[in-house]
Amino acid sequence: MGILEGLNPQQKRAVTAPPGAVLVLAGPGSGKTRVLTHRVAYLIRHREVAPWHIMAVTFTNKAAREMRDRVVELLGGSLDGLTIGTFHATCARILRREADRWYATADYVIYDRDDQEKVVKQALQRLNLDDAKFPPRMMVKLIGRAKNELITPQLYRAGAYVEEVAGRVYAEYQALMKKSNALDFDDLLMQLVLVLDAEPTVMKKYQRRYQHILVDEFQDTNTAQYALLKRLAAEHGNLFCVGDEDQSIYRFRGADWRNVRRFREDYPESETILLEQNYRSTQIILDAAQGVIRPNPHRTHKALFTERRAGARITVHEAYNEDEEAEFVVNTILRMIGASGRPQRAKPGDFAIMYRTNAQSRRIEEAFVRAGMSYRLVGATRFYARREVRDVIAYLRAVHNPDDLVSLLRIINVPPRGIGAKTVAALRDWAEQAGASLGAAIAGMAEGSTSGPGMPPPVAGRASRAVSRFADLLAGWVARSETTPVADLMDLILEESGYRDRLHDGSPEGEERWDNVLELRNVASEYPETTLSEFLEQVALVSEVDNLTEELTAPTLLTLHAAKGLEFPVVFIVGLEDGILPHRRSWDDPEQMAEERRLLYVGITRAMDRLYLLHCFRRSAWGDAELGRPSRFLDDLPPALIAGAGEHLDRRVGRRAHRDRLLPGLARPAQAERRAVLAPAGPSFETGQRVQHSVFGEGVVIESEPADGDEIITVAFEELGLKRLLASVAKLEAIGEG
DNA sequence: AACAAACGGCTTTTT
DNA sequence: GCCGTTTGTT
Repeated sequence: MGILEGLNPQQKRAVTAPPGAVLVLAGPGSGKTRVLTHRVAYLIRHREVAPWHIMAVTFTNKAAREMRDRVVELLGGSLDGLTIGTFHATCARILRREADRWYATADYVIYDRDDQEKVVKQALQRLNLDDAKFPPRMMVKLIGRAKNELITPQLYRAGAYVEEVAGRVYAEYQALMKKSNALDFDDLLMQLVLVLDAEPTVMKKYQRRYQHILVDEFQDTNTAQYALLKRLAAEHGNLFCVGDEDQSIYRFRGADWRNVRRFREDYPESETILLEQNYRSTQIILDAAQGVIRPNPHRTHKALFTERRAGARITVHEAYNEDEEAEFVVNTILRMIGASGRPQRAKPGDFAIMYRTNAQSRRIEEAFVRAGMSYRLVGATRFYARREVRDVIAYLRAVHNPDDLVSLLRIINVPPRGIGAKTVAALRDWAEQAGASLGAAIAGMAEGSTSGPGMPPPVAGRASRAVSRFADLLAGWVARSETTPVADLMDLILEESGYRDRLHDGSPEGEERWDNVLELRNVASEYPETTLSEFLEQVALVSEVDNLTEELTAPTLLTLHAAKGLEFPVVFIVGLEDGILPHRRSWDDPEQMAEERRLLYVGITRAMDRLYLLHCFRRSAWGDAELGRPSRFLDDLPPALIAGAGEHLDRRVGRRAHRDRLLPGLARPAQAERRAVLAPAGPSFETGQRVQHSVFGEGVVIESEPADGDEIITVAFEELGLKRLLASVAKLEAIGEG
């Protein structure tokens, strides 16, 4: 009976609900995922369902991994055949298995948005359309939107002129994808639905296999995903969906929280269960969150409650600008970590700083660096988006799938090997005429090859020799790719292609890039058994957020989107200004504004004990400073929940007061003052003084300059070289004369 | 063909 | 204020 232990009555009811359609609408921190995992365990243990017959889908790999671990923990032992994974990974695997039913082969590659744009550019070129007039980004967006709605190029109907063009580009794009043996993210879903519809035997096969389907974060499903679920569940109707309409924040990728309503219409017999008890936050934080979300229309009201005490009130703070905002965050963290004597004092890993856009992370990072404090950044300049990483992956893809045009074009002359634009164009024409892919045509030019188009290559002399050399290289890698572990194959490619020497040019940037390449190699060497195909799939479908390590030893910086599903004792949300949150791109669309509100709701409900909401008086955008207007969402916080009431009791007044301040001649009023409060005169350091820093180790003070009532010192550390630190913040200890 | 310098567009959010 | 692309130079 261990499976039902420790569950509250609502949770128990959800876990043990009879098979059939079940909708669990759950508030934040209510143990949603717990209910899902216990349900899986319950089906296996008490309903005697074979693990083989269960499919549980989520949106992130992290959630999937957690779920699997917890099911294993509940039941003990391995659960062979249990399918737990993300929508995309699950679809990718089925498509690979059924590849012969459908246009691609099992070797297909997955294109991300960057690759998609390149394909669109190709398509525009072939259609003689100007890519300045029809921005590839927009085309990608329109194509993606169509795919999320299961609209094929044949079904695509235009309303506006751009869409008419988009329709043609879409058709050409799809033809190119097919030629390249490539699928984009949206294809993974749409193509699978198309296969199921076109092949009744395949449909039957998976309907029989997956007798019970469970979905987490159901509010984030798009039309294609919902269609897939409906098809798989069509025979038995065992569809168990868990979600929270108020946490739907992925509209931009087609998510439609109205699927929750559709579900109720499609399964009128379904049972709806609410989970309203929150196990995470204080009542004050919950009340604040509800204040923010309440104005949204069409919600299923949930009365969130907790058995925790009211807790500390929320701090709303106006900083002068981004730097002061960041400093407020860092200083507050340092204060809370340093506050000795308290029963439980905060640990660095207890803190999270959340923002609307990745661009906002930089100023916060800088403040942490100034303070000599380490931090953990999620996302931002994404590892897999770095040029060198993409280059190496392109090499691997080109080896794996010779038809992958985007990858081939990326590496054909990187590092420079004498195959210029003209040569490439000639080769492409040649391949086109012979009805072969560029990769196949080039392969025909390798030494001793008998394949290739039955025509002489269109290039001669130096260019011809260069292409042949490249073809030989490729052929050599392809020959070894079947039997060589991925990491070794990478070594071979890096060496023989000259890519390693190119990065290793002695410059610090080169070193950094090389480190990134090595990191990618590490990923590969961690799983020596992984095939090239599996490795490439993993690289395409696993995001960095998924790689978040569990043990937290430093404050976490992340976007509000990335924060979903996580919790932290202390949360700072920065940049709460109109134009940022809500983002200015959302102003003209009520649906989008509702989503911005949900985004803030998600952020607030990540906090367990303490919540800080920050906004700036001035914010610089692309260089010049603008005046920030406090976010309209702040108006919806019940004033009684806000600490230091005077300043922010009535936000309307606050906003009017703010407008009154928009007068000329306004010099930085609060800055010096605030520094004085936040940074009381610290110890002062002299040149030559030896110091000890908690993170950087030992060093010698090189320079000291006063700054706004504080002191900026430059220290030469033995290990790390020169660092500039703010004396009041840096936690330096003098250790005798040097 | 390879590099340096100027230019322009851009910021939501992610599988 | 950054990044990638285009343009000009050798």
